[in-house]
Amino acid sequence: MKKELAKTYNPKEFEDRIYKEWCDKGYFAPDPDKSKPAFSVVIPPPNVTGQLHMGHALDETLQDILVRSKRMQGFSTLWVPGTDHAGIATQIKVEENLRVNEGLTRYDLGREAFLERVWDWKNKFGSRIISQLKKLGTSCDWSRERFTMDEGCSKAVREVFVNLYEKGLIYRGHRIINWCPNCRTALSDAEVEYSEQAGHFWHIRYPVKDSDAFLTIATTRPETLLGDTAVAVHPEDERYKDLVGKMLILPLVGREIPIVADEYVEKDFGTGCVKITPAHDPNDFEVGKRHSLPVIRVMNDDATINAEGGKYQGLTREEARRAIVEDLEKGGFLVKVEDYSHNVGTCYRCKTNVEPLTSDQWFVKMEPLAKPALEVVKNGTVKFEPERFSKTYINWMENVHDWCISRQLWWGHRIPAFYCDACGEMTVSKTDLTACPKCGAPLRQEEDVLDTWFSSALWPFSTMGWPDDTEDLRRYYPTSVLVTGYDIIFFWVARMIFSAMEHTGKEPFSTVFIHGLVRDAQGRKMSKSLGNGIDPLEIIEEYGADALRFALASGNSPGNDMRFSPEKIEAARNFANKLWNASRFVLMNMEEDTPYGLPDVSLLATEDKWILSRFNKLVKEVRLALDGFELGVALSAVYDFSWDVFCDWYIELTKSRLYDKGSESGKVAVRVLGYVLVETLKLLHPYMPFITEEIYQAMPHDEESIMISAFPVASDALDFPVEEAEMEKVLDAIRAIRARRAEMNVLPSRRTKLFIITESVDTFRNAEGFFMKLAGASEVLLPDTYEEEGAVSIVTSAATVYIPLADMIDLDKEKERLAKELEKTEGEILRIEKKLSNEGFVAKAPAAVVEGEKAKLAKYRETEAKLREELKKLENI
RNA sequence: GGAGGCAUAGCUCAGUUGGUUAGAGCACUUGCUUCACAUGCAAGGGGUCAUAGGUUCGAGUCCUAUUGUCUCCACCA
Repeated sequence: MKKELAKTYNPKEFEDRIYKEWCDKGYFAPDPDKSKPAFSVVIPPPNVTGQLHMGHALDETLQDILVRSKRMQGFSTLWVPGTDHAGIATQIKVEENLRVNEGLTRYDLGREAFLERVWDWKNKFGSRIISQLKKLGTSCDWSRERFTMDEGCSKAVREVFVNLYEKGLIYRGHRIINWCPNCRTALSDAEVEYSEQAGHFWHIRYPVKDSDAFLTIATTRPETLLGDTAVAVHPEDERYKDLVGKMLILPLVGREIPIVADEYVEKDFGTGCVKITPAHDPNDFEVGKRHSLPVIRVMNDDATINAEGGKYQGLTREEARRAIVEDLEKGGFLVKVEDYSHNVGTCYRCKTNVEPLTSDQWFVKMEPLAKPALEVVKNGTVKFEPERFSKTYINWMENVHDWCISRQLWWGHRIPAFYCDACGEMTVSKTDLTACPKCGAPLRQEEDVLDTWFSSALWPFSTMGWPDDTEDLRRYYPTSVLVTGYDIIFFWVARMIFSAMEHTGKEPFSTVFIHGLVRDAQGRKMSKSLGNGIDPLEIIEEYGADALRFALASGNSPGNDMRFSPEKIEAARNFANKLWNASRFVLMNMEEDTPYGLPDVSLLATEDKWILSRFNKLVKEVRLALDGFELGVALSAVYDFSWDVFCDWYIELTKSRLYDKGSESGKVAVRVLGYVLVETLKLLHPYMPFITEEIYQAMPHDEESIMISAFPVASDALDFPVEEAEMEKVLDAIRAIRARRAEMNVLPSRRTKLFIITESVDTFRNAEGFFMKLAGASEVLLPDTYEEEGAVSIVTSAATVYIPLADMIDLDKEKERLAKELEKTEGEILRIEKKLSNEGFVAKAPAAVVEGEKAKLAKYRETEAKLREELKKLENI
C-alpha cells in the first residue's frame, strides 16, 4: 500500500505515534514461541526520581540496538525495565525539598511520616524517568516493569539476607567504617571517592613521661589527637628503639599513651612517628587491634566533637582543628607546619569529607562469595566486552574487603533483624515478627536499612520472580547481555555476579558489554555543577530520537568515552533527512500496485545486480560487526552504503530508466530500489527505529511492522561478482571523467561527445545513458581507435576516454599530467612486483591475498600500457 | 605505589582475527538554483598513523621501551 511521505523530515510528526503503535501491538513482549532461542537483558535501573541524562541515553540506545537486532534475527527477546529506589540520592532530595518548602527535617516528621513523603515523591516522579526512556524508543517489555522496593524485589532481598545470615556470611560488628557526616550514614568502600585536597602537615611534640624527651609526630588531622591512644614507631627504627614501651603524655589532653612498635610505620616518611587514633583511621584501627589499644571515639554522627573531647566538645571538625592547633602552639607543642596536599575520602553522593569512625554495622563476608565470582569470569562463563575490563574486575574482586551493607537512612529495605529487649535475643527473619520466638516479648526491628546496591545486586533474578521458580527464570535466566558503563563495575556488576552465583548457582549474564562516558564537546565530564550537561530530551525535541541515537551509536567504540557535540547531532539529523528524501524519491516513482520483492533475475540490469551484490556484502559486514558488539562499525557500514552507494550512485543510475515512463525496465528499477531500500532500513532499524518504521510503512513491505520483520540474511542468490566488476569499470570511468572536467573547469552545462576505447565494449555500450546523465556526455561513441588531435584523454584500467575539448587544451599540461599519472602507476607496479617476487610472501600469504595482488598488478599494467600509448601520441603532435 | 586507556587529516573520531594506494563527519578550496534532498550534488587540498627498537613475507593493527595525556585502584600518618 503506497503512502505519501511529508515533504520534509519531521520526526515529531511520527515518533510518539509509532511508539504508541508498537506498544498497542504488544511487540515489546517476548515471543512465547518456545522454538525460538531466548535473548534477555535487564535494564540498569535508573534512579526512580532521576532525570534522563546522556549516560542513560547511551546505555539505553546500545541495549535497544542489541535487543531490536536480536528480535529481528528470530530470538524471543525479553528486556526487563525498572527503576532503583536509590536510597541516599532519593532521601537527600526529599529532605532537601522538605527543608526548602517547610523548613522541616526528617526527624521533625518521624520515620513513618517521612517515608510517606518519599513514597509520594516516588509516585510523582517515578513515571517521569520511564516516560523519558520511552521517548528514546526503547523496546522494553513495560508489562514487566519493576522497582527495587516493590513486593517481589523486597521478598528477594529478605530471602537473600536471611540466607546469607544463616550461612554466617552476614554479621554485625563494631568496626571502623566510612561515615558521611552530612548524609549521617555509613558508606561502603566503593561509595568513597578520593579527591586531592590541599592541607597541612602539622609536626607536634608529644612529651615522654618522666623525662625531658619528646617525640615529634606529623599529622594532617590534628583534631583527631583527642582520640589518640598510642604513638607508633617502626620496630627497627634505631632512633626510637629505646623508647618503645615508654609512655607519652598526650598534649592538651594529658592522657598517658604508650609508644608501640609496628611495621605499618614507614621509617622514612614524616618523622617516623605516627599518632594512633583507632577510632578515626582505618589503619590506626588495625594497629590498635594488634596492640590491644583502647578505642576512643571523639566525634558525634555529625562530626562534631563529643564529650570525650573535653573543652572542644560541640565544635565541628574544622573548628576543633583550628582551636587545637592554636592551643598546641600556645602550649609550645607545635614544631612546624608544612603545606601538604593529600587524598581525602569524600561521599560519592554529597562530596562531604568522609569521617572514618567506629560504629555498629552489618557486613557481608566477602571472601567465600568472591571465589566463585572470580572463577566464573576467569573461566569465561562471564565475558567482559571489551575483554580488558575483566582485569579491572578480577583485581577488585581479589582484594575486596567485607561489604558494609547497613545504612542509617530511612528510605530503603529495612534490615529484617528483630531485637528482644526482654531476653536480649536477636532474630533474623524473612517475615515480619512481632513477638520474640524465645520469650514472647515484643520485638523491635533494626532501624538501619540496606545499601541500595544490596537490592540492585539481585536485579537480574529478582525481576524474574526469584526466589520462586518462575517461567521467566527458566526461559530467560541467566540473561544474555548486561550493558553498562565502566564506572559501576564495582558498585553493581561485581555484586550481581557474586550474588547470582551464591543464590541462583548461575552467572547472572554471559556478557558484560561495557561502554564509556558521554562527555561534552571539550571532553569534560557532564555534570550539574559545571552546567555543561546536554539534555537528551532537548535534543530529541529538536532533532528527534533517531538522530540522538545515531549520534550516540556512531563512532562509539566499546569501553571508550565519547564526546557529544552539536556537529555530531546535526550530521545524524542530516543522514535521517537524506534517507527520508531518498525514500520520497523512490515512492514518487512507484505505482499503486508496485509489489514488495525483487523481480525475476532475468529482468535485472547490470546496475541492479551491482547494487544487490553490494547490498549482500553489506549484510555480511553488518552481521559480523553486530555479533562482535562493534555497533559503531556496523552503523558506519550502513551509513556509507545508504548515502554513497545507494543514494549517490544507484539512485542516479536508475533515473533514466525511471523517467522512461511506464517502461518495463523502469518498473524493474523501481522494484529493486524499493527492495534494497527496505532491506537497508531493516539493517538500520535497530539504530533508528522511528524513521525506518515510518518509511517502511509507506513502502511496499512484507510485515506489519519493520520491528518484527526478519533481519536481512546474506544470500548467494544476490552475489553477482561479474556484473559488480563490470559496473565498477563504468563507475571508474565516470569518476575519472568528472574529475578531469572539474580540473579543467569545464562548466557542467557544457556537454561533449565521448569516445571510449575499450575491450569491454558491451559494458560501456549499455552504460551509454550513464555517461550522458552523469558524465556530461552529449553522445557516446565506441570506436576501435581514436586518433584525432585536440582531445583530452582519460585513462582507466578498463578504458581510454577521449573528450574533444580542443579550445581548452594545453598540450604541455596534458603531457605533464599523463607523465605524472604514468609515474604513479609505475610506482605501484614496482611495489606489487616486489611483493610478488618475494618468496616469503607468495609462500606464506593466503592465496586470496596473493591473487588479489596479482589482479591489481594486471589492472595497473593495463593502465600503464594505455598511458604510454597516450603519451606517445601527444609527443608525436 | 599498582593497573589500564588514549596518542591516526586543522578539529572530533573510526579502522572487527596483521593483508588493496589509511577512512568518515565537521572545517577548508572550487564549481553547481541537475525536476528526492542546499539538512544537498560534484571535484579537490590536507596524514612519514607520538618516538625508538623488535616479531613477521607483510605492522596504524602484535611485542618491548620511551614521551605526553587521561582514568581507575591502593592510601604514607
